[in-house]
Order: sequence, then C-alpha cells, then structure tokens
Amino acid sequence: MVKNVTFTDARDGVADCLKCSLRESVLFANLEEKDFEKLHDPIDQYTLPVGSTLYRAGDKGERMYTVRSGVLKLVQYLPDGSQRIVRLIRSTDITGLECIVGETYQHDAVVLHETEVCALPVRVVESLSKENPALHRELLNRWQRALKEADAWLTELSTGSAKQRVARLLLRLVKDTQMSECNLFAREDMGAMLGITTETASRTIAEFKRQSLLVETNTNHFLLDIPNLHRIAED
Amino acid sequence: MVKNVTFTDARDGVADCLKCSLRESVLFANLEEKDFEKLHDPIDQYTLPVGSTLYRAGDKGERMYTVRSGVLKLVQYLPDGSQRIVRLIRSTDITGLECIVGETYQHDAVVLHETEVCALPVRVVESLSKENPALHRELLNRWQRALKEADAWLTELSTGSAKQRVARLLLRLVKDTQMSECNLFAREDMGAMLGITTETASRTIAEFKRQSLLVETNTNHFLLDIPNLHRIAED
DNA sequence: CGCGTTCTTGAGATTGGTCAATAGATGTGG
DNA sequence: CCACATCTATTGACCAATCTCAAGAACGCG
Repeated sequence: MVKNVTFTDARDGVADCLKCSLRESVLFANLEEKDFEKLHDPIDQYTLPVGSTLYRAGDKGERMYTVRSGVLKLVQYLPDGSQRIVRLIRSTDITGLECIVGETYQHDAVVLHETEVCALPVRVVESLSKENPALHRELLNRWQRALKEADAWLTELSTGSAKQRVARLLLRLVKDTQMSECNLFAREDMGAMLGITTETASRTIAEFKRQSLLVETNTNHFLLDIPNLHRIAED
Repeated sequence: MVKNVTFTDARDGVADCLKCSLRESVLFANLEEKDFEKLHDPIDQYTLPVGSTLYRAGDKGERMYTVRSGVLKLVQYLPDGSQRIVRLIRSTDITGLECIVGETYQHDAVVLHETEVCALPVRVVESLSKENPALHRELLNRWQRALKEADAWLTELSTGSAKQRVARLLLRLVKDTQMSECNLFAREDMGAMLGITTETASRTIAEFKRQSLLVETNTNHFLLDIPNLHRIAED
C-alpha cells in the first residue's frame, strides 16, 4: 500500500538556507547571516513521492521538517485500525515540532502530493533557538498555528452534515491558493479527514459535480464555485 | 444563560506561589526561590462559579491561567451559531497560552465545575521565561500537551458511533482520577463535545445506565464499569 | 491491452436527528 | 416547608442522513 522509499533514495542534496526561496515564510525567516554561520551541520533536502512516509508515529524524533512544496497528511490510528487524518501539512508549514520537547512523533506523516522537505535536526534548532529570540518566538508561533488548525478541523471538518464538511474542506483547500482551483485527494483520504465513509465522500463530490459546484479540469483537479460552496458550508 | 460574575467579585486574593500546593505540576514547577523574587506583580487567585466565563474568544489576551481545581470548557462557535467544545481544562492545566504569542483568546472559556484559577500576566511569564530555560521548556511542553489533547479529541471523541464516543469520553474523564467515578456534565455539553445532539447524548447515557455500565451515586455522579466501557469504546 | 485499484452508484439496514410531550430537578418566594 | 415557575433530562414517533454491502465503471500502470 505505502510505497517504500527510503530517505537516502530521495535525498536531493544540501539546502542553502541563506538563499532559500522561501526565506520569508520559513522557520528561519528571522535569522541573520551570522546565525547561518553556526549551521555547521548541513540541512538536507528531500523529494518524496506520493504515498511515501516521512516518519511514523512512535519513531524517535530527531528532525523536524519544513515543507517546501506538496502536501502531507498526519494520520493517527484508532484501536480498531481505522485511520483518522488530523491535519494537512503544506508549503511553508513545519511538521515534527514535537521532537523539540523530546517526544516521539505523534502521527504517521504520509505524502499526498509530491513533496519537497528540508530536514532540520532537533539539535540545530534547539541550539539556534537558545541564542536567537526571533527563532524562538517563531517556534511558539508555529505551535500555536498547529493548535489553531487542530481546533478548526474539529469545528469545521468534524461538525455538521457530510455536505457541509466536504464544502468546508474544499474552501479550506483553496483559501491558500487565492484561486478557485484545487487538487483533490483520494476519496478514502477525504473520508478520513471528515469522519465520513469513502462512499459518502464520493457521493457528495459526485453530487457537487452534477450541481456544477465543481468543474473537473483534470483528474482530481477542480474549479470551485466558491460563493455557492460557502452557502452550503454555512447553511 | 451565563451567570454574570465579574473578576473582582470572584477574586480570592494573592497567591503565594512559593508555597503553592500544586508546585510539583504547575508551570512554575522548576523555578527557584530567586526567580520568585522577581515576581513583583503579585499572582491573583480567583474562584469561579459554574456557568461563569473566564475569558471570551477575541478578547485581547493579557493573562494566562493555571487551573488549581475544577473544570472549564473551551468553546468555539460555528457560523450557524451552534457551539462546539474543543477541549476541557482541568486541574494543573494551563489555558490562554495563546496570549504569549500575542493572539487574542481563541475560545470562550466557561466554567463547568466550580473552578479556582491563578492569573498569570503575560508580561510576567514572558520575562521569566526569557531568563529561565526550565520555565521556557515547560511552556513548550504545555503547548505540545494541548496539541496532543486536540488530536485525541478528533480521533477519539469525533469518530465512530455515538455509543463509542460517549464511552470514550467517560473513560477519558476517569483516567486522571484513578478511580472509577466521575462527574458528568449537562447533556447539552456532552453533545457539544462529541458532535452529537443533546437527545442522543441523553439516550446513550440512559442506555448505559440501564445496562449498568454506569451507576448513578448522586446527581450526575457515576461509578463506571471500566472494562465493559472499554469494550464498547474499542469495539 | 489487461490487471488491479479507486470511484461511483444502487438498495436496504441502521443510526442519529427532529419535533414534541412528559417527567425530574432546581430554585424562588411566600 | 410547600407550591409554582423554570430548566434539564428522558422518552417516543417519525424521518432523513449516513453506513454497509455489493456490483459495475473508470482510471492508471506496466
């Protein structure tokens, strides 16, 4: 089911953080040139194909990851073995923060759309943040952002009818893109995000298509009728 | 609906953090005597009656709160006005962490069982944490704990049948008590925690009572049949 | 082009929601 | 301490949404 890609397979090379095209929005955004000089351990960069696993719940966390592009799901498993997706990680997000407090990873992180990440060794982040208040503050910000996101999943994506949940998920997916287009996920994943079955997810998407709330331009690539989806989402 | 208790009404006095009976488990657990000397602003203590509001979503956050005893709900509202409870805050928990990153409060915090809190001004926590790595680390821990809790609500309390959710909530409520007894909440609140209606919450509790999974010793105070509730929860 | 996987759709069973009535509990004032 | 008013919990009947199981269609890969 899950493709077996090891890290070394996927390694692209060493990142040049100073010249990073995402500098503005990344954890290290506020570091200065002198700080980067302290980065003796190089920051590795990887490209991960769809279906590969970045880390697993329970693994000892030694690195956190900045996502440069792509989408990952954070998955937790229920006692009965079914999966529940608790968050999506996208461009400029950080995942694996928990290792800075010495925890093992709390989720499986699985690639939904091809993903590029930079691997930040905990030690590096830890030592930089000790000397650098800006980085330190940014860490807290990230944590708060994750928490906000978790709350939103509960209130928006796990409450109300299937139609409402699907509509809210769609709106959430385009919000960051500024355009009315979005790439959807496998129906099974949508179900696991919304707490509904695969079939209900499929039926709902199909119905939205019939009502022209969605227009499929490519496989799983859609243009959205945002105003009407809003109507459904809030109804 | 919400009782109107102002802060000044409820103020008990000034806390003596050094002699705090919760020192072991509190945010300030690892501070030393010399640190406390820096606490020029006194830490105020309050007792809040059931139904009162500690803070509201959107308020400018100037204090975080350590809960000494009692239970609070953190509530968010949906566009249609219905409420969703995203977390419970109990003894030794901290709430309002978000103000340290300069955010307004993200939830309404409403008292479910009479609650005693200590109010920690952001400035104080901020300045102490700058000089004290232990406190600083404890802040990160608290954030991570909140995040873990948020994830658990999603996977445990918003997934599966109504019976499973209620059973999981009950187990979660006793887990910290070490005993098989617990104080339940109004059915409406249970519904808002589990994403089900008041009626379904009531029916489920009533059914559990009939099956002797719950024995009511006082109004809303129950002894639980933990093994069988586990069976239902995991089923 | 054929195979395996995922998506879609149907039919029927079940759960949970809705609306409404009743029973209990809590609180108030006399 | 009782009677009344109010609020919350429980229960019933009915209905709608969602799940389950199953089959066929579409798609993506080799």
